[in-house]
Order: sequence, then structure tokens, then C-alpha cells
Amino acid sequence: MGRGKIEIKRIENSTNRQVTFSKRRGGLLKKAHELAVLCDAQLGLIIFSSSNKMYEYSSSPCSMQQVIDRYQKVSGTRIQEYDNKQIYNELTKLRSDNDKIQASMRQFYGEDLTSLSYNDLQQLEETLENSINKIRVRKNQILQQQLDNLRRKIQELEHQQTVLEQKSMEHPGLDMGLYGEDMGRNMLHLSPLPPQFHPHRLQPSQPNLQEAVNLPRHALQLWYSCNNPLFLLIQFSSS
Amino acid sequence: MGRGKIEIKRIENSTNRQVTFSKRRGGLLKKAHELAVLCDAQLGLIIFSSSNKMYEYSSSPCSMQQVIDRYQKVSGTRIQEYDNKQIYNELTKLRSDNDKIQASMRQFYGEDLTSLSYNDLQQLEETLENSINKIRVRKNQILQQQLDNLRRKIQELEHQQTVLEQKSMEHPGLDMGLYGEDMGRNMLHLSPLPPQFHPHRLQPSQPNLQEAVNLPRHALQLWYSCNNPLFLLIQFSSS
DNA sequence: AACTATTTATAAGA
DNA sequence: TTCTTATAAATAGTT
Repeated sequence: MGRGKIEIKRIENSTNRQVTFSKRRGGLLKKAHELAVLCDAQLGLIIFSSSNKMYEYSSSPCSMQQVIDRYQKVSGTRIQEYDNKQIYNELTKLRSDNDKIQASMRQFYGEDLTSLSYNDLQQLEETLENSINKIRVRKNQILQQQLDNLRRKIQELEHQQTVLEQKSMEHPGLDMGLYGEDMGRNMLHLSPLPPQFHPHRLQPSQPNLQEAVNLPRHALQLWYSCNNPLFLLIQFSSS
Repeated sequence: MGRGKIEIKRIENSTNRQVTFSKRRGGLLKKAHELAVLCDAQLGLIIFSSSNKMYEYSSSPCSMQQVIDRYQKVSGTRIQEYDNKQIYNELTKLRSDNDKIQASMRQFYGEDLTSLSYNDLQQLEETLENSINKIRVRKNQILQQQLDNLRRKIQELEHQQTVLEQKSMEHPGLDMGLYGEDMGRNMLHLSPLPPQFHPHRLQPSQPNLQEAVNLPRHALQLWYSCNNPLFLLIQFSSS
């Protein structure tokens, strides 16, 4: 349609292409509108020129978005939207759980106790006492281990000393005093004393400390997998 | 263009409309394609017939989705996408926080203590002892209050008794025994004994108990807003 | 942007 | 639906 027929392939002349784009774009938008009106169809047309200008036509009274939503529903691209819904639900749940837990955790620190009944307090006290007992058992265990370790070290040292003294007796001309002392120190270095036996040592920086520091600054969340039904008597104060 | 000119308005004849839709749809798709090719434009065309069949043309090598994405980016409808990213980030953070807290909380219940150093255990023990002390203070407070309440009640009752006895003295023919007893009970009902003073009473169902039951079945999250830097020494075991 | 010769699209009919 | 065809519309090349 025109003075001559043209092949349908990219127009190389830039000016020409621009002019043709302008003319045909108008024609396309017009025909899109006519189709929508004549045939009662819902349609959306989006055009990006090679110079990145955008043109659109949408038959929907509201907007292009309706057409796109409908398209995505039909073509199954809507899956993402569904995921979002699920994610949002999980998020809401996590937030609400955290809120409740935040309130409960304060009670584990002996705060916000006013909302608890006497029975609740009793329960909480027993739970904490139970925890403390376990902690003390574990502390004992550690101390025992360390005592055993030290005893073994001393035994080894004493054994070394004995050997050296015997050698010293066999070769009275050789002074082994310093050598023997060094050896003893080396052994200690290989198995250093546990931190709590260095009285002037600062708080040791634990490998997992960094994780704790990365928690919300004013909130240290704690979680407990609780199978004890009695625990459920703990009230949650809304915070 | 045709045997006659037609007005651009909905074609009432259904068959006619369907035929016209079919013809013009083809024409529109063809022209869309020609525009895309001739002028190197990116375009997407979505058509829903009045009978809800969908037709589409997209110049993108990949798909309509590219065009839609681009459209939404330009027209600002992309905000939702941005929100999603933020939500996803928050979700990831919440999940990871919860994981850490779950591990920590177990230590508050005296579990998973093996990953803690002696110093950590010491710290934990002190924290829990501190909590227990606060709990005991609160328990005492409650008991004191209840004692006070009971003492006041008894005083009132005794006062009532005295008044009645005086009346009984003034009007010896009137038997006030039963009446007086009833009155006493009524007063007690208005201010019932606290739950823990009913020795056979079952675990009272606290108003907030339901909330606790709704938490993850095997995990009761607790959260603590912790301003005590010493607490940060508690190690997190990866669970 | 306007013109116009031509091509193309399509309304109506079969 | 599809084909035909007269005619309306679109538009390529020109001004």
C-alpha cells in the first residue's frame, strides 16, 4: 500500500525507518482501537521504538495492568505472584511469632513478670532451676576434664624429669638443666591451659561471638523447641 | 475498506462480530509484526476475544514477559517487584535469626551445652539465677498481696458479724443466723480466692494460653531484648 | 507535514 | 469457515 511494495525487513535508512514507524504506529494503534470497539475485545498493545520511546493502547477502562494481569493469569506466569503470597504469609507468621517470643523471652530474663499468675511463675522458676542444674553439671564436667588433663600433664612432666635426672646421673659432666626446662615449657605450649585458668585474661573472643553480635542490637532472640506441655502455661504479654 | 464503510462501534450481530474479529485480528497481528520488523521496534500485543480466547504477538525473541517487564519498569508499576525483594530479604533475615535463636534458646533450657565454654556457662548460670531471683520476688509480692486481701476480707466479715450480733441482741426474737452466713458467702464470691488457693483446681486456662498453643508445635520461640553486653558471650551452635 | 499512486485490508456476499 | 470481490484504508515515496 503505497507508491511501491516494500519487503518486510528492517528499513536500513534511519530517517525512512523513523517516518515509517511514525505512520505505521498510528495505523496500528487505530486498528487496535477499532478491533476492541467493533468486536468487544479486550486488548493491550505496547510499543517501544528503536529509540526507546514507549507507546501503548489498552482497551480496558482501567489500564494496561488489567490486560497484563489477565495475560499472566492465563499464561501461568502468575506463579511468581502466588509465591509472593506464600512468602508474605510466612513473613507475617514469622513476625507475629517473633513478637510473641520476644514477650516470652523477657520473662526468662525475669522481666515483665506482672502478667504472670502465681502458677506460671512457679512453672518458670522450676524450668530455670532445672536449666541451672544442667549448667552446673556441665561446668563440673568441664572442670573435671581439665583437672584430669592437668594431672596427666604433670605426670608426663614428672616422668620427663625422672628420665632427665637419670641421664644426668649417668653422665654427670653434662649439664641438662636448661634443656630440661625448655622441654617442659614446650609441652605446656602444645597443650595450653584453658582460658579460665589465666586469671588476668580478658573475655576470650569466642569463634561464634560474631554471630551473636550480628543479631538485632537490642534484641537477642532465643528459641526453644518445647515438648513440655506445662510450659504452655506461660502467658504472652502483648508487647 | 470493504464493500461499504462501517461505523466504529460494537457490532451487534454476533456472527458478524465474530467474523470481523477473526479478520481484523489477523490483520492487526500482521501489522504488529510488520511494524516490529520494519522499524526495529519491540512490541507486545495481547488480545482477548469477547469469548475469552487469548491471542498474542510479541516481537521479543524471548517472550511477551520481556515486553511486560519493560512496560512495568517504565510505567512504575514495578514498585511491587521492589517490595518483593525487600520482603524476601526480611524473610531471609527472620529465618536466619530464628535459627540462631532456636539454638540459643535451647541453652536457656540447659540443652546443647557442649558448645559452650566454661565462661559462657558461668555467664548463663548467673543470668538464670538473676531471673529466678526476680521471679521469687514477684511470687512473694503476689503472696503478700493475697494475704493482705484475705486479712481485709476477714476483718470485714468480722465487722459484719459484730453488727449482726448486735442487731440480734437488740431484737432477740429474730433469727439472723442463716442470713448472716449467706451474706458472708456472697462477699467471698465477689472477691474469690486466687486460683492457687484452690488446692484441687485444675491448671487454670489462662486467657493468653491459646496464643502459646498456636506457636509452632515443637518450638516455642522466645526473644529477649538484650542490652547486657556480657550476654553476647553465649555461643551459638549451628543447628 | 501534505500529497497521491498504489498496495493492503476488509465488508459483504457466496 | 473460507473464498471472492468491490471498496475503504493505509501508506511508500514524493514534494
